[in-house]
Amino acid sequence: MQKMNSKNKIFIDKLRSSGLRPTNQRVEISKFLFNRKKTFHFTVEQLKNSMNLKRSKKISTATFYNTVHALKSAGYLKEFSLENNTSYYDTNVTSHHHFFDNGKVIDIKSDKITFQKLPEAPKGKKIKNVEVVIRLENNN
Amino acid sequence: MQKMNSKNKIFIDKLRSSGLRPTNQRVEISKFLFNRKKTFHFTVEQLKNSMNLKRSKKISTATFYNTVHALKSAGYLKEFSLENNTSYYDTNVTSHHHFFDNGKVIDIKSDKITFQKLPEAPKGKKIKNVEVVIRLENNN
DNA sequence: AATTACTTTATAATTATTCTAAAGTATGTG
DNA sequence: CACATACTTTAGAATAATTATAAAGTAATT
Repeated sequence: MQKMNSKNKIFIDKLRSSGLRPTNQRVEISKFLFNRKKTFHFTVEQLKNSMNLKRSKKISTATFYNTVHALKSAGYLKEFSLENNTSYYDTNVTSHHHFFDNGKVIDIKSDKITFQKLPEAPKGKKIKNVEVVIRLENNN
Repeated sequence: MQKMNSKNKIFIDKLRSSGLRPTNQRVEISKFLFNRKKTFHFTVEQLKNSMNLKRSKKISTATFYNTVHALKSAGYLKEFSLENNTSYYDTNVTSHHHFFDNGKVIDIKSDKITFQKLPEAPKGKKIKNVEVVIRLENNN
């Protein structure tokens, strides 16, 4: 019994267009992810912990995974990986790049990197996107 | 009791300089990884399967993980991740880039990509390396 | 209101990886 | 070259992230 006020419409729409019924749990997840000024990065575990901390009735792990996957497949989240066997998600789905600094991730706006030369895609393929990772280390 | 012929010296040296005694198992892993014309990509599971297939006495999982980690820490292997929570290793440790095509990885020589513009590292940090991933999709 | 379809949940299963502890092998010292 | 010490290997247990399962709940359709 979702109270379908216009305030939530945008979050509900993301769910619907991801093929998900806008249940209470899902709407809360969608709001938590997208109802903010700045984009951010998270793991499912982090998302679950920060949302469930404030809740008396916890949302289950499976619901977090299902919802995040559907949102990702629909293009509302972008997945990336570091070298620790964990999936990270980014609410910034526009093409952009990253600094990786010992497990910390910092966005780089797309226009901060431009190419002089790029290879062509192999035959029968085309380029979906180009992502740059700049690994940092301490300056000493 | 390693038979220390000059044929294996290069593989043994990689182990030694990774802080590992050149035991039989390790020398075989080192040879399997580095005794080839072309560099290649692998997961520990793939490495284990392909090496153990031909062996009567199997090398244990832990030995594969230990050896790969030491070689990686010493800089003889490069680690990278796809979106499937598995670590991949690359015997090509020179700076280079990748095509990712549905889980398949293809090397791109470093000189095939050049930059017109790159951001500066945040204060107190410096750039360790820059890696580009070009994601491919089918052309239709 | 009844039927059908989709969700949530707790829990089990799976996968990749790391840990542990016992048994094996090598190295160093005298 | 014997013995003590140190490092290795191994099988199996433990852990972490994720996915699968199946029962109970909720929503949508007739």
